[in-house]
Amino acid sequence: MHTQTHQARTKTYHHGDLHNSLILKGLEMLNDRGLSAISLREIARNIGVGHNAPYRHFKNKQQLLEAIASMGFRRLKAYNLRLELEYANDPETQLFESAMHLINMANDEPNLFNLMFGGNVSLFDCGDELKKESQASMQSFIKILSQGQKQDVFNQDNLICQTLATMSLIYGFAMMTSSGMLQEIPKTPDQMRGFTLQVFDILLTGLKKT
Amino acid sequence: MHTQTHQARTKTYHHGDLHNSLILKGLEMLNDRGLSAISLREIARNIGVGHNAPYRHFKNKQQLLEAIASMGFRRLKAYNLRLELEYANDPETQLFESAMHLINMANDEPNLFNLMFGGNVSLFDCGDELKKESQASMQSFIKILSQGQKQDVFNQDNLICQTLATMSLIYGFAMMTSSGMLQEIPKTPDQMRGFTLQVFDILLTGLKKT
DNA sequence: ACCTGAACACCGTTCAAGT
DNA sequence: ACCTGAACACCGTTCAAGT
Repeated sequence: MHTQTHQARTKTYHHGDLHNSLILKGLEMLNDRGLSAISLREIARNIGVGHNAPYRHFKNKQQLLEAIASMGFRRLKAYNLRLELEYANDPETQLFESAMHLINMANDEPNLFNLMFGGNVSLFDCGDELKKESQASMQSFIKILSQGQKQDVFNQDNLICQTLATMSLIYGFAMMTSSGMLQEIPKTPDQMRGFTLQVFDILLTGLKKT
Repeated sequence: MHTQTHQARTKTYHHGDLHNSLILKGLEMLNDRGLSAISLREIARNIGVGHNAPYRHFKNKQQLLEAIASMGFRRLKAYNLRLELEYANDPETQLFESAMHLINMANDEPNLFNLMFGGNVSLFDCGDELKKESQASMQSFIKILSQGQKQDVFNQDNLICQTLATMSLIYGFAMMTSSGMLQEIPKTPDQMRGFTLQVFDILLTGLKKT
């Protein structure tokens, strides 16, 4: 009953940190080859464990996918937290940079983006972890818009409706730019940014006009 | 070499209209059980043909999914065409009713909606049919907004940006209401409609203000 | 606890063959 | 042309067993 600090994090019996390895390798393979091309067995093979070792850490494949999606949401939250510090008292910039980040993610890691927002994991019927993380991303938008209302940057209309309009536009735009629905889409990051700014302006006008 | 009008549409050798049966049964099973739960073999079994009869009509499973998605886009187009006739010279109503229809679809047939917009078929790398249909839905929005600009219902800003903002908000909102991302979402159709109207107002303000 | 190998009931896809 | 059955190389998941 030593309080043996499990410092031998390298490898115990066989792996040591299989839980996280599965998530990371799963994400890597998801990004490389797409959702329909990855299998639990191949992830295990790539890590070098037996094909059912994963079942010690996840009840089934769906739960591993949920854990990958959760990580995606946690990353978004971490970035938004940085924005909150960097652009305190500037809700407009927070909103725009948060949008840019999501759009970049949708284009850099489209398969992760689609896993999170494309209905492949049901946010409705999923584990508590994923539920919490996906709700948190909505809270961060409510927070920004609420601050904007207090500072009179935005008008005083219904906060929830403003939040929904904002998130809808951002998520929808991210989806469209990454899905191939747009034939002629700006390619360079600078073009994309300028383009997003124009689209965003339409929303901001709606959020501001009294 | 009679011009035998294939009126014996019931069953020829074995089925007669396997192509469409596959699409319809595939959609039915997609709606009932979700993308990850359907298989080509089971669709064939449900129709009553051998497990590889589908390969006479589709190169692989992905192509059947594309055909189902195409049908979804064709339906949207047909509905938008009706709106164009019913609400001619009222681009605002056309836009809103088109949005309502997509939102209803996302909630009534979430699996079809996700197939079309959730990255499970790549609109970027797909057959010409699906490419054409998905592009057409963008054209219909451009048309409505262009008409609105001519009638001075909307302002004269960049048409493409207005289109993107509009589609982004509509698709994003549809996605959010159907994905379970919103905890407390209006349940009855009337509540949903009122809610959408408020969100839509923010966009319309942005499209109108000069 | 954590991992393994064998086993089960499925897949998608291909191929040679039947009408 | 359109369909079938057998075959191949995979899956996800479960279970009894090993350290």
